[in-house]
Amino acid sequence: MSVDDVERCEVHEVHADKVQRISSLMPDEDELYDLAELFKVFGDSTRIRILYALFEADICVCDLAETLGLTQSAVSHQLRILKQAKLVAGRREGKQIIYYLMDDHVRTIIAQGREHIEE
Amino acid sequence: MSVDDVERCEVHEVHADKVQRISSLMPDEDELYDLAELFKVFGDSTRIRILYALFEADICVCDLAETLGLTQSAVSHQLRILKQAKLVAGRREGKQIIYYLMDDHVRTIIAQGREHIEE
DNA sequence: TGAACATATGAACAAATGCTCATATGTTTT
DNA sequence: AAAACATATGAGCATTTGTTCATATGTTCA
Repeated sequence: MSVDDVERCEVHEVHADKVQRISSLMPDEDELYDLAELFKVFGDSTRIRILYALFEADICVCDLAETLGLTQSAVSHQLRILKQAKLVAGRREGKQIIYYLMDDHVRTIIAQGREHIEE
Repeated sequence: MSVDDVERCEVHEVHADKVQRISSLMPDEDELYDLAELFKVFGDSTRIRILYALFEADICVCDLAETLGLTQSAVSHQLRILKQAKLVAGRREGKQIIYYLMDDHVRTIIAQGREHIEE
């Protein structure tokens, strides 16, 4: 990389080589969008609390509502979002639907987030 | 746990033992909030793209704008959010400010998210 | 079958979010 | 010092998001 490149940064002829290399390494637009959608799901403290609860036990909607001090409706709406993201799933047991974590990426992701914060 | 507990789920006397155990294991309200705030930062495809770019190289604002096809202003606003979350930082080099990743939790978190999606 | 219970969902509304435009701050060069 | 360049930031606006309220769906029990 020449000295000129380092010093100059204009709107139309930027560090063209760098820009192009990075562009070529970018994942598909779709994948980036899906990733952002996934993290959006983690980006709400109600949903984080639901996930934490599910770390400890499988649990029905109304126990979740009681535990978190929320409306049944609010919990149900959030569970829907968590389900769509394939982070949780529910199995019916009689009248109730028991929710549970679908996989352990959830734990890893939250653990990493927690590590990042404690710095 | 008695059979009664399993079958009954009323709003005021739920599976009290379970509810209380889980409540007692919940992290502080503050920590949950901070975690959600952190993931909110990952929950936008523009910011994800910025992070991906920074995986490849330290880079100035206007190259980022060029790479991602965005306004300088838009990029700057997003960098501000990434900085506040301590995911990126910038060092001045002459007129430019070169941004870089602050730590590798970012890579791990995104890698885990990517794994979750590819299922 | 009808009543009671458990969960899901649509509409509505307030709050949060991301972008644009205009402009401010800070650095280098002449 | 003035002009040019690079980045930051505030205000405004359209869109998204989370909750509540009302109601629908689905299951069990008498």
